Amino acid sequence: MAKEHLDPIHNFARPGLAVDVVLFTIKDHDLKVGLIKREDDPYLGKLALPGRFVRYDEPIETTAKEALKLKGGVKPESVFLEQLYTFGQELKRDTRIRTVTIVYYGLVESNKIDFQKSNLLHWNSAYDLPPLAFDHKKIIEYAIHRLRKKVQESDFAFQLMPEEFTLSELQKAYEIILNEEQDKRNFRKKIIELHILKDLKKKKMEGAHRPAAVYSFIRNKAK
Amino acid sequence: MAKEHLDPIHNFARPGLAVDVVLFTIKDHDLKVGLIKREDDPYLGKLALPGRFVRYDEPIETTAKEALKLKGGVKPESVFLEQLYTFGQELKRDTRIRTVTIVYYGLVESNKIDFQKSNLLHWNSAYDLPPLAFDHKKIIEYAIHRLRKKVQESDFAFQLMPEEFTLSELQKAYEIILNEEQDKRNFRKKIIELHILKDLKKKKMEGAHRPAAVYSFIRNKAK
DNA sequence: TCAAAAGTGTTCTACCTACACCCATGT
DNA sequence: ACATGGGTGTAGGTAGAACACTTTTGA
Repeated sequence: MAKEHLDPIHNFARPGLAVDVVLFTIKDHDLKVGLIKREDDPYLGKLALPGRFVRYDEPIETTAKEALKLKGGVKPESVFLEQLYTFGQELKRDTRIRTVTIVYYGLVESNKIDFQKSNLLHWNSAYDLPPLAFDHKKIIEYAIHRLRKKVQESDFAFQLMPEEFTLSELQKAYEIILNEEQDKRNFRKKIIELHILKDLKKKKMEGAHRPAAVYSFIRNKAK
Repeated sequence: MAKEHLDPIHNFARPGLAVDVVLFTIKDHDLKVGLIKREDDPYLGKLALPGRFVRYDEPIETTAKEALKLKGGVKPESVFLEQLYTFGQELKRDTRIRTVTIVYYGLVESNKIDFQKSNLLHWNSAYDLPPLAFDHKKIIEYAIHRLRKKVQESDFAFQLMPEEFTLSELQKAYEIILNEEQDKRNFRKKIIELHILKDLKKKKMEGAHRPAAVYSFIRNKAK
C-alpha cells in the first residue's frame, strides 16, 4: 500500500485541545460548583468552568490538575477526579480556534477550600446557575447526572466528607447530591451493610439533643 | 488582570488528536471486533483499531464515521456509535507524535458488512485477541465491559439484529455479548415486558422442529 | 419537662432466579 | 415415533420502600 493511505498528520492544522473541570463541593447545605470569571473573549466577564489547554507533553489528567491549581487555586491532591466526556461536536464552542474539550468532574471536601484566599473560584449553586460561557451549563447538568449515578452505585460519597462525621451528616451529603430526602432507617441500613465505616467510639455532643456516634471511612480512595 | 493569565494557545505545540473505533459485530456465534493491519511504524504489520486524526474543522463523531468508512469500509449509517473514553495519559502511545485518542465503540449488524469486498477489516474474536498495537487490547476489553453494561441496562441489543428475528436469535445475541447463558423463560419474560417487540404474526420454519414466531423492534434507535 | 436530633425493626412489594414439561414440525 | 428447538408458569429469595416510636441530651 502506498503513501496516500497514511494520515497526513503533519500536513493539516490540529484542533486545539483543552480540559475543563466541573468541581463540586458541598457548602451551606447546597451543591456548589467552582466557576471562574472569564478574562478573555469570547464570553468575557461570564462565568465558566476552569480549564486549560493541553500542553504537548502533558498527560490530560495532569492538565486537569493544573487547571485546578492555576485557575482554581485548589490543591489537586485533595480532589477526586474522573473523566466525564469529550466534547467536540459543536465547532463554534470557541471562537478563537477550533477546540475539543475533555471534561473532568471532581469533588472536594469543602474545608479543604480556602474560601478567603482562593477568590479565583466563584462557588455557585449547581442547582441555580446563571448564564454561563459556551455550553458549560449543559456540561454541568450532565456532570450532576453522572455524580448521582456514581453516588448511587458506589460508596464514594466520602470524597466530600471530613475525616470524622456522623451518619446524619453523611445522609445530608447524599440528600444534597441526590436532591431528595432519604429515609433515615433505610439509609443507615444501606450504609452499615457496605462495611466501609469505622465506629470511632466517640460521641459528638452538639446542641440540646442526644449525641451522635462518630465514624470515619475505612478506606480513603474511591474504587 | 493582565495578559499572563491567558492561555498561550498560539505559543506552544498542540498534541495530535485522533479517534479510534472499537467496532463490534456478531458472527459465527462469536463477538467480533474489526481491526486493521497497520501500514506504518510504529507497530507496522500489527493489528490495531481503525482510527484517524481529527481534522481541524471536523466534529469528532464525524472523524469516527470517516474512520469507519475509509479505514474499515463500513457505512457509518448502519453503525450505532457511542463515545467510550479519551486516552491521553501514556505519552508513549504513539512514537511519531504525542497523541490523545478519543475512542468510540460501535455495533453493526453483521449482514450489513461486506465480508468479501471489505477486506480492510480483519474480524477477530473479541474474546481471543492476538497482541495488538499500542494499548488497543486494554481498550477493547474496556469497550466490552461498557457494551455489557449498556446491554443490561438498556434495550439496545437490537442494534445488531436484522429487521426480523426470533426470540431465540435475540437470546443468542445477548449470550454472546454477556458471555454467559441466559434462562429461556426469564429472558423472554424480561424482553416481552420491555414492550419493544412487534409480533409480525409470521412463523420462521427452519429445521425439524416447531416454527418460531418472528418479531421486529418497534423503534429503531437506541435511547 | 420540653424540644430536638439520634437511634432502631418490621412489613409489604417488586423483581430476579431457579427450574421442567408440553408443542409443532421434518424426517 | 422420534429428534429438535419453540414455547410456557410457579415458587422462593432478596433488595428496596414505607412507616413510628423510644432515647439522650441541653436548656
